[in-house]
Amino acid sequence: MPRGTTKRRPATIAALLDAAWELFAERGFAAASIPDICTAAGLTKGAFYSNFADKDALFLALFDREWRTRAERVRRALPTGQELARILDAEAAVPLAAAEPDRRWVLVSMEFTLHAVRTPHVAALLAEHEARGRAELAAVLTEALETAGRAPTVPIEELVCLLVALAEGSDIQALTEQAATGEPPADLTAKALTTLVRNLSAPSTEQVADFRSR
Amino acid sequence: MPRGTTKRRPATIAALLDAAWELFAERGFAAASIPDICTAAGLTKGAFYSNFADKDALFLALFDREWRTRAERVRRALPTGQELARILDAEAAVPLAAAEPDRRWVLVSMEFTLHAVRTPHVAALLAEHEARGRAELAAVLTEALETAGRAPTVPIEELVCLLVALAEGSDIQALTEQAATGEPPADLTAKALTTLVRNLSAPSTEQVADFRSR
DNA sequence: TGTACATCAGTGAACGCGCGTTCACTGATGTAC
DNA sequence: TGTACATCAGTGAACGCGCGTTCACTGATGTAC
Repeated sequence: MPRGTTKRRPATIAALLDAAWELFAERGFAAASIPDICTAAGLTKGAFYSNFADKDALFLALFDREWRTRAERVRRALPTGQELARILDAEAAVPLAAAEPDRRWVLVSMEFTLHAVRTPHVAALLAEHEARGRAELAAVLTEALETAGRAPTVPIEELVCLLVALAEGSDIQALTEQAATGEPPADLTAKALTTLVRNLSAPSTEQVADFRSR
Repeated sequence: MPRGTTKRRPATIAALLDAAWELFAERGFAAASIPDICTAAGLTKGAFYSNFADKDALFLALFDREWRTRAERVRRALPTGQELARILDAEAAVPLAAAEPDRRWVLVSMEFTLHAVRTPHVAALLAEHEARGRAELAAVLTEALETAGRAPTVPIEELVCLLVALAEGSDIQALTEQAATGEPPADLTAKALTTLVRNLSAPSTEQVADFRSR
């Protein structure tokens, strides 16, 4: 530890991230100015530059923090393999995904994704995060399928990619419709995810070639 | 027609839309400045303000033009009901979606969607466009299923929503991975779409209750 | 525990720059006869 | 078809504003004894 202090730093950084989280979601990354963020955080611009090189650095830090928070939350909310197996066995449409899409997260992560697609080294960072998340989901899913006496008919990684794609696509569809009509639409996502999993796996013994043919 | 002229207008507007199309995709909406766009179009800022109230109006006009162009293209590329029926009957993974995702379109339309979610009256406009597109897809799909002697086990509108969500989610996943690794990933989308359709429909006579149960 | 001192984190005034927007103008486009 | 005229579309200089960034400073935080 260096000579001086350290106590204020974490609080300052947290305040800036909180403010940015709100403003990025509400106005978008480019439209939220540094002065705006500092004012919202109750700090001056100097405080910002004392902690971040520029708005990009803030964005990366925010994404990292939110990803960690959410990964933890999702991890806790994720059905265990056993529960999932029951979902797959029964015809019940118990959610595979979290309930309603988190508006802020969808907006900010979508914007981050756009940023990543335009900035290769950020894309690498994002891909790394996502790979970790998918690996976790793959583990749960594999366990669930085994418990249910089934096996995927596509590589488990592919199945997970498809589930995530469907979930994300549905989330933003829901948000758009909500913005247009005022009220959220019926949620098809959970049912669709379950169906997709059930139909891209088969009883373990007789590995039916529905999908893999050709 | 008013007294004066009109001949230059369409060309000027087209030049501005072309330039904006390129810059919005490359840098994002907020990061592409009006001077940038005018310079790229080989025009002055006055020309811009003589044709559009502000950047938002440009964005709307661009979205409208691109949507029309693409809707037409998709319409032509869409398999007929007969072809689609063959795809569903066979195990072949012939694409239901267009080949590779159009990078520019994915970026711009995604950004437009974000803008829409934040701006209700724009969301209404977007929802209208999308509803028209989905209706068209629903018609083709219904015809295809009939030809194949099948019927959807969920309302056709829901099925179409899911297909679109999956396609969009996959597109941006592909773009992210491409940006991160340099090379495009194997395309699972087409196969997944086909599988989804096949599994959310059943032979017409015996309407199996896979999905609708409960 | 208390005091003197050193270092660090955040302040706030200052700056230059490029943005969005306006407007008097001019040359291109079209009309009348 | 040709000429005179009217209108319109795009020019380019000008403006004020707020952005991102810097930096001399000060008060808060921690250390030594």
